[in-house]
Amino acid sequence: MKHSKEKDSAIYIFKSYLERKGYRKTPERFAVLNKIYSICGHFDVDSLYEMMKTEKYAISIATVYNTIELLLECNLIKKHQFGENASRYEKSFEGGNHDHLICTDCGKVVEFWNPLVEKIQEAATCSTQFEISCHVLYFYGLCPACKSKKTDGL
Amino acid sequence: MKHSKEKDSAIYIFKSYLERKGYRKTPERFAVLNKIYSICGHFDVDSLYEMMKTEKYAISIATVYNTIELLLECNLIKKHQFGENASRYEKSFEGGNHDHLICTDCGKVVEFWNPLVEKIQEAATCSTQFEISCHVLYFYGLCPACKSKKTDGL
DNA sequence: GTTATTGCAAAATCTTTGCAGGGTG
DNA sequence: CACCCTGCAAAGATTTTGCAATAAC
Repeated sequence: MKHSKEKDSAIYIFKSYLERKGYRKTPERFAVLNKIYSICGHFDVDSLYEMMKTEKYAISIATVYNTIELLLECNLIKKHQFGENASRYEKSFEGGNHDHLICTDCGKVVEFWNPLVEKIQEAATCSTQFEISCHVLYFYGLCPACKSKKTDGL
Repeated sequence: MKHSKEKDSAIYIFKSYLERKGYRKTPERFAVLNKIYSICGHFDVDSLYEMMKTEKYAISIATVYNTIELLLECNLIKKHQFGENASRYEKSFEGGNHDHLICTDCGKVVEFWNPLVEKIQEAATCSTQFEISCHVLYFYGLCPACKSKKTDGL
């Protein structure tokens, strides 16, 4: 069993959240969190469900959805909708607070990071009085490969 | 009949796009574009469909989806997925190139604008070599009303 | 005249819900 | 031991698809 500081702290946060809200600490909920924090990159509900079923853990899809909802509430995961049917998720602290470029042609997703997003967040907080907890920023366009494919075609 | 420079230019862009791709210029396609460019703010496919049916224009939902796809391809509209079931759309040039704050409690959506987004886009273009055509930036958090509701509750 | 596009309805996909049984606090 | 949570299956919602009829080029 590999130890992960990130995962330990996620479990701690989740536990505190459940206690604070008076929710129950069921094994299913921790199994989902545990699985999610062992996944690198994005995943969707169905693949998470299938992985858990395959490995050993019999859990229902309804409980997976339920737990994902809780994890979103305490900001342990982030929800993405890149334009496909199914929502995709990732742990919140995956590789810093990165954002995404999405190729409108082949669907490829590339990550990047830029500190200016936080400046924008400060400005938005100031002007709207929202209490902002997180953000998503997507740039849509053509990846280098699809870009040259188009140019060649002309 | 009200004239709109914005709408005229959208029609021109759409026409050129259809021609360039060898797609057909059907009345349904222009009816959808026309309707969309008369809507202020966000809309979803179903409400667009209902509006067109109510007003006069008999069109099928399949054709609405088809046309929305084309309008996305030529960047005349933007697709949003704020976390509800249905995707929402808006014309691309609606009130400048604004972004959105979304209340995680009541679902309220507020718009704002910040020029730094373009700086980030330049940097992302530079580092990834994507050819970026548009972006969406969402901040999630509590709106002022929900924020004070929470504080009062404690 | 060809063939892309439309409309309809059925299908597919993802997510939510209702309810009975079981486990947590 | 109260009642929250789970699992199951069915229902809901949104979007896609197949096919015959229609209309654009």
